[in-house]
Amino acid sequence: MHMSAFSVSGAVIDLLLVDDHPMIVEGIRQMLLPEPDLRVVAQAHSGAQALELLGAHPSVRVVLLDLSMPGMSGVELARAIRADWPAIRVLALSMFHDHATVAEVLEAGGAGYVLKTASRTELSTAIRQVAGGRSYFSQDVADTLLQNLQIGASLEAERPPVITRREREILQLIAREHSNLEIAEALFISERTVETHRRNLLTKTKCKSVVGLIQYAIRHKLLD
Amino acid sequence: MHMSAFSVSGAVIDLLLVDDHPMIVEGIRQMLLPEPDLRVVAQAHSGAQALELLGAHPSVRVVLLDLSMPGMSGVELARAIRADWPAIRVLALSMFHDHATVAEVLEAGGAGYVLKTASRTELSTAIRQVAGGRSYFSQDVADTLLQNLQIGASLEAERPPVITRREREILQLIAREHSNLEIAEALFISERTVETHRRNLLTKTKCKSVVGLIQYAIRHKLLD
DNA sequence: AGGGTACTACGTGCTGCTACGTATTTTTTA
DNA sequence: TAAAAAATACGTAGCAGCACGTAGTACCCT
Repeated sequence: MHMSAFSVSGAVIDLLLVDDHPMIVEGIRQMLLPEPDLRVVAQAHSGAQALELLGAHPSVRVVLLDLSMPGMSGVELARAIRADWPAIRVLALSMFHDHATVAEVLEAGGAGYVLKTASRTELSTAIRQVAGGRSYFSQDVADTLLQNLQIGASLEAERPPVITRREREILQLIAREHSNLEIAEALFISERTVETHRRNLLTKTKCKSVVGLIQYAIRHKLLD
Repeated sequence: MHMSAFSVSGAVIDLLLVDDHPMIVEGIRQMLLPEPDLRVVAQAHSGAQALELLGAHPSVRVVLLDLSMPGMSGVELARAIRADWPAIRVLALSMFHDHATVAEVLEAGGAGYVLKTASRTELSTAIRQVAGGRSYFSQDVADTLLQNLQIGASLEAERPPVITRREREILQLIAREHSNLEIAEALFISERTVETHRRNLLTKTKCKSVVGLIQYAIRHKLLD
């Protein structure tokens, strides 16, 4: 009975590591070694293996899993774990913190999201947090989440300028290093007209010169 | 004199680890610990720090570097190392093996390319290979290379022009829509000098104007 | 019929990029 | 230490891009 209380109180947190990169697995083991309350009881290099091991190790309270794995992805594995062992906490481990990925993990029931840039301290803190029923996000991840909330709001305020067909046509010829005169001859219009279109493009995109215009075109995929 | 022969023969290979992920650094250290001839003498978590450490550790023969780092990318660092310490061998470490990335590393003078899925055996083999003047590629990477052999052939035929540090610096300021005068004031040099650099950039890249130059810079990832 | 938008076009003037030639100093490499 | 490469700098000149203002024509939608 006091054994049960012992394990629930979290004096020792049993972990399962899931990562297909031996050097990362080894690195995490090494980082957690000095922490007496964190114990890696098993490690898997694939999603399928992880599910097997969970059956064999019922003491596991937290699964630390890499998002980028061949075969079953980390997100899929997170879903499977929540379905089969709802009590187990999933802490995602990733190189990236783009909004889409973070959102996916949260949907799949992940309890936390730590970047691979995390220090020993941050990693062990994160594990204890999720094991204790709370959640944890690396600073950059949290920033991403907050930032995307703001962008979502400001996206409505600032709509992208409307580039007309003709303007786009001229923009593409500019990108091919043609001069205004060349463009005019190619399109059978006056050089002055080309200049006007060019000016309108600069105004609409708020660029100072072609330099910015070209980058705008590339960023907004206006070229072929 | 026998000391020199000793170090050249490679009885012990000194390594510099570069990775911004503590857990990976720790994992690699741990994996290499049982290998008596491989010694990690320093580790950096950024490109800038790596360059500093190379000055302080002249015994380093092989740099093991992660490709995905914030700030200076792994490829940039490889270029910088080749420029400053041509004798040092660079072994790239990456999650991915897409053709573009592998090709970039080779262009930048990388001696080998190992995936992060590598085992202890593979990693130490790779290090010994590159230290011995040979090269090493993980199987998947080699497959990628063979698959795109025709592209590899054309890469050698048409070598990319060498953009110097200063030129790159100026190119970045141009991309930010600064005028020659502004750039000159920012870098504390004459406007004429900026013009010269600009002209050299146009000549080297065979571009007609900034329009092409900006696209060249983006395609070759010369901007931040 | 009227209002909005896109495309067309002109004039004037200024600034900045680009061409071409040349040359010194510093740093790196052989 | 000599040779090569990089970074620095000047002069002359021309054209292209850009600012700013203005305006006619065609088409679509209400």
